[in-house]
Amino acid sequence: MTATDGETRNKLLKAARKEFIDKGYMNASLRAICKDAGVTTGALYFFFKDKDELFAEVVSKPLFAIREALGAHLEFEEQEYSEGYDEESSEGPDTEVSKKIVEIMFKYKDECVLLLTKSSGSSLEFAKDSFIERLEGSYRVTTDKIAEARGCKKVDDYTLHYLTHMQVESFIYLLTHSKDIDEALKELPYIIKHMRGGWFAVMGM
Amino acid sequence: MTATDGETRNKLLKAARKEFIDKGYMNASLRAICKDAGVTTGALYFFFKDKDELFAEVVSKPLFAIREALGAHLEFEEQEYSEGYDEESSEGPDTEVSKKIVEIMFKYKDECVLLLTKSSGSSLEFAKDSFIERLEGSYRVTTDKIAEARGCKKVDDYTLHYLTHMQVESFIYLLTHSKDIDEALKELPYIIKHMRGGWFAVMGM
Amino acid sequence: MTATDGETRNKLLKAARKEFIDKGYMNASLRAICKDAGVTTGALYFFFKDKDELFAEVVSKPLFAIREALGAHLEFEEQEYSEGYDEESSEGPDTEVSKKIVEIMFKYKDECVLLLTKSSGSSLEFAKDSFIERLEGSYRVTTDKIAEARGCKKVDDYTLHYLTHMQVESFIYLLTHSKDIDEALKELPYIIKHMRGGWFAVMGM
Amino acid sequence: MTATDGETRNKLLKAARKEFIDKGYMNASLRAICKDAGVTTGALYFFFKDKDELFAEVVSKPLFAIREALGAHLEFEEQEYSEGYDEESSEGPDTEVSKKIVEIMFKYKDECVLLLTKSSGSSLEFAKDSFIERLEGSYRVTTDKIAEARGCKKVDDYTLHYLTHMQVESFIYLLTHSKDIDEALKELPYIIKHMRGGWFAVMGM
DNA sequence: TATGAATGAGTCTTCATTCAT
DNA sequence: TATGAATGAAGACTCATTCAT
Repeated sequence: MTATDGETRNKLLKAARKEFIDKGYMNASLRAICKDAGVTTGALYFFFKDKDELFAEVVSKPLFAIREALGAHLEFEEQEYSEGYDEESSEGPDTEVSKKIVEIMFKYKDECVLLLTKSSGSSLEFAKDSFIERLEGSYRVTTDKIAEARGCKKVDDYTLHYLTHMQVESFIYLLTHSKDIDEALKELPYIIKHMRGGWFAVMGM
Repeated sequence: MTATDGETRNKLLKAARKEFIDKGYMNASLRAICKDAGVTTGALYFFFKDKDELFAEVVSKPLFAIREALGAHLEFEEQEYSEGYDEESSEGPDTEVSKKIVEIMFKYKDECVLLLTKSSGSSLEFAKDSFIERLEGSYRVTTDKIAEARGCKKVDDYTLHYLTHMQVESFIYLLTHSKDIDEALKELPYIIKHMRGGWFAVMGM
Repeated sequence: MTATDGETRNKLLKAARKEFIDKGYMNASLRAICKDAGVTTGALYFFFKDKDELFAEVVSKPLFAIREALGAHLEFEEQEYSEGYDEESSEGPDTEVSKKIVEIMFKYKDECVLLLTKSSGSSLEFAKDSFIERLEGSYRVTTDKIAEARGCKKVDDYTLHYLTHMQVESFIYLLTHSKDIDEALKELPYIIKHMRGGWFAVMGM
Repeated sequence: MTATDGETRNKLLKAARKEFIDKGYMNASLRAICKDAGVTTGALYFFFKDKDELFAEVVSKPLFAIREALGAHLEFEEQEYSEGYDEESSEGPDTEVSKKIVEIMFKYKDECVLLLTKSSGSSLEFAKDSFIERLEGSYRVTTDKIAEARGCKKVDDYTLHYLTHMQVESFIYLLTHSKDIDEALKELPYIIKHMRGGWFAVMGM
């Protein structure tokens, strides 16, 4: 009757994953999760403080991975653009970082979709916005450097936020519309080309 | 005591509008709506089949207006691009159409935000996707023509869908991030420039 | 199936009365109340906002009656003692007022016991304290006048609060320990005598 | 890692004390207690049969102390009043006993308040009543002797119970309304004076 | 000694919906 | 037209308690 290792917890987590991915945070039912896991409600509350914590646990790995990948992305960008930038290259090192992000997102595909598009109501509902915010800070630095180097005027705040938002949105698109990672990686270069084209247009280059 | 014309119905709609906009479709409470309208639940069900129909009614005007504007947009684009396209112009006639769309969206700002970002759970939760689909059909034609005229290769389906999606997303951004229509119209040219830059980049021009 | 007049509401109220009196506010179960009333949970919430409101409704009549009686009591005392006081009389007009209070309390005996001793957790848990507070204000005036008239020193705040508290406690005793109103009225004179003796002793008369 | 002596048990008791005093018997949560003690639920049930036993353990020392003090009180009173009584003295030997009781109660102040006012639901919820009962038996003897000595008629059962109840209630008042033992001891003489005044009035002296 | 896991019934409350009148 | 009443299932969450290890 008693689980040796984290059997019940895992069953719970697995059932929760399914339910959350199916219904989103708000419409997920803890009852349904417990029933699916073949466990009573009390058991759930032994392992998790509440619905929110259960959700956080389900998306924790991808959340952490994305944050880390984002950190790498930012670090790279800030340093790279300071050294000058070749706008023709479509196989540059930032493509590498983008690839890595895509790989991570697809490793935890469903969880990422959940976190980025169906987390409303949970304490992580602003995860996407926080990603945008982090990116924005970095882009501020980057674009200023480029503007200085090229002698064009700096990007204003509204535009910068818009560009960042769209950047993130394009990654989410890749995530939600590609049937698998291979397709995503195949399309990635076009997305990058598209975004770059947009940036350059706006920056007047 | 009895309403001559649609007084009760209107009170209901007004209250529903507020509640839906505040809470989104799913989290809106019919009870709260009735209470706010000073009317009993039964009355609501006399006028509306269910929650979904009430919601549809609330967003019907903007929904219709957007569809219409979209129709105009499409008609124009299909015809315009067939005549050749001056990529330098940022004040061309498609800017006119975009302006019109922005104006409509801001005329029913709250309803549009509701429809485009908080309709999940209702039968209109895919309204945004249907907009995208319609646009996509038109863009298929347009881009093919341009490609032919310029002698570059046609945009594949995946990319086309992506571009359309982003186009719509950028309008939603304008809607949700501008404090009023004046700001939106001020920023619109930059958004257009950005989108065009992206398109051209992808199309290899 | 549908009740013509307030039948269901009354059944609910009656069941609630029983359950609250039996178990006290906190340990009363709304489920049990509904079951006893032969009604679903939803019905209860149609008539009452929540557990607290249901409770308030159950004790509302006695609560109101006591407040009123207290008002009369106070009015009388403030006026009476201003005219001089005959400490020998045990059948004076304040005995009359006390009688009336006892009568009211016994008219709603169970509800009063509920309100005064088993309301913890509800918004009326401090009803008793508010009674004491009201009495205390009045006694402040009264005792000051007496002290002045007799030339003895005024009762300090701590003592006044204590005396008032005990006064109320003695009425609660009467309520909870008399098998019926007749016994209560029979014992009342002794209680009055006792309280008066205490007051005079403390005031040094 | 393993406690040599009653370390865990003590941690449990300490945490229980806090929780019970904070929330009262019924609203105290064993979970919260275990968590606060840094111990699992099972541990609690190793040391204590159930919630009730844990509670009893928490209040056992003051309960015992009060019983003992009460025993002394009774012994003294029964003997004292048999020798005659000087009603003028406010510094008599029964004042000494009262002082001792107050001292004990304040030594375990929180526990006493808990036992006397927040034990409802536990098997000790009638501890207060049992104190009253014991006192009453003694007072029966005492008052009969006094009545005989003075030639006034005996106190009837109802009145005796009432007087005893009030006596206890006055001690509880002292306990719950004095900020510390010094204030309590300062006020004690007035309380005694008040109670005596009441007794004499009722006994017709 | 104590843990960690699990039970299962219980808490109050909210929901969209129905229907006789 | 509208009301008032009622449904019944579901919501998240807490409880004291048990027991194999």
